[in-house]
Amino acid sequence: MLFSEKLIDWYSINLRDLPWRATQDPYKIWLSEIVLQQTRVVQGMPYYLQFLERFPTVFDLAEAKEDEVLKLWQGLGYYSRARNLHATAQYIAQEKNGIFPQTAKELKKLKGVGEYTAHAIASFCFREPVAVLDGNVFRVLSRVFGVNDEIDTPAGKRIFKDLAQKLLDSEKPDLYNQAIMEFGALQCTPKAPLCNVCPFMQKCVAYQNQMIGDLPRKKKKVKVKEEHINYLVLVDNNGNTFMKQRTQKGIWRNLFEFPRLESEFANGVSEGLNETIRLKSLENQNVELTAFYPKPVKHLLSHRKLFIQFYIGMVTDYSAFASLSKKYHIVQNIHTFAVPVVIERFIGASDFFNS
DNA sequence: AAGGCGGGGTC
DNA sequence: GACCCAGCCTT
Repeated sequence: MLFSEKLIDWYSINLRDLPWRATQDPYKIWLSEIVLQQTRVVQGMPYYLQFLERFPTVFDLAEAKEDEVLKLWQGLGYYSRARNLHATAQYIAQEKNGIFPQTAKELKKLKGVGEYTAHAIASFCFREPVAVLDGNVFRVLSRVFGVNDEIDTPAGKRIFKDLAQKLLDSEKPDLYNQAIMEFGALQCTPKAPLCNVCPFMQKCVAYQNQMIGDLPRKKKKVKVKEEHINYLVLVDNNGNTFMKQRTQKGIWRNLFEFPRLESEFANGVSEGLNETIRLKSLENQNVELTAFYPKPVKHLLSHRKLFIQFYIGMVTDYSAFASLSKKYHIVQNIHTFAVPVVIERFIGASDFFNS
């Protein structure tokens, strides 16, 4: 029995009922694939449903402001996905009359659509015989066929790409691609795979050689950089505060944040300072700042370890902060702005913005 | 070829 | 703490 046949048999019994599997609409498939990049199904699901509810068609998404798209994306991470999603929606709506490309080659030209996503859309929507290659597929192929090439190098990727394409059922590329990813997600999991009930138990090279824990192989390990951030939260009794959009390239681009003490005052506060301080240089207002948390919040990202403290300064008259007002928005309803999760949690924990 | 880019789950 | 998740983009 062919690998693809056995795989599809397994899938027909074990598949999950996921909303994007009930359609071949390129808009919905495309949306689901962008949402699910480097994201677990359970985490992406509510975002997918909310985006479809707010933006039923690509035209609705195209007409929205990017800020609203980012707000709806808030908490999902990798925010370039949201910016590219919006840009591509505008391109499809305005330049292509709302019609998505129908081949993998053309799909890949869209912003935010790489080889994986192009193959996924092309196979699911148009049955083009192109194999997907994602984290699940790398894992399944490396184990079943004993491929120990590194999955994060161009040379290794080429090996897997060729093998994946060779195994693909060209008559049912949609079903096959769904099946192999589902198999990786539910059966051939990274830790504690269900080998004792696996249909490939007999032929699986990794299982027969007790190499399950060694495959797939990877080369690089991400380096985690530490960073200390001190936010200046000047707030009045009505919950007004200063914020600025991060327009530079890099982390949290186009999201909003509070002024950073370091950027406003050369001699700001020391890292993790935990006491009441006075900043007499602050527009001559002599505002008293108090650390909100007893110690800085640790916020972990894949590539960074952030230590963040929020300094609260109660003010009565915003008009007194002239120079700050030039660089920062006076935010009256903070809940409408897209912010990083660590700031959202602070907002929820404080009383200043939840009257 | 290497590094940047989020946040959350699991062991 | 280490690894992973329906990856993509820039340098």
